[in-house]
Amino acid sequence: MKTFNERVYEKLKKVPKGKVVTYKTLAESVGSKAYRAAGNAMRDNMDAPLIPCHRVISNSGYIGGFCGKTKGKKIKEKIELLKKEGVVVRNNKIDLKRYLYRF
DNA sequence: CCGTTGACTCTTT
DNA sequence: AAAAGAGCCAACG
Repeated sequence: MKTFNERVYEKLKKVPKGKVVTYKTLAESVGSKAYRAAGNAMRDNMDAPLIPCHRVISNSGYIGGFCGKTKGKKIKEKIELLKKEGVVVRNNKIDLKRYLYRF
């Protein structure tokens, strides 16, 4: 039995470019409502480059604090990258209704 | 087994 | 609209 976060990783990898997913959707996709556990998996992020953590956002559309150990403010740069992928970011927020990917 | 933690979400103030 | 509190789940010690 793989751990919860393993499943989350798989789902996350399934997310195409230009799309984003909320922790909620992600957790529910794996069959659980452990929104926090999903985030926990990202925080550990053992699959760092393999997992597009920057595509995972909060349900409010605001970027969490993924990558960079949450200490640096490089989050902005991630947003820039996201915009490059095709996601329109306004004021550090993402339009969930437009770019929220559903499994 | 119990208690703490965490990159969350929802409801109320 | 923004802030605070309560709730839920999984992993770790």
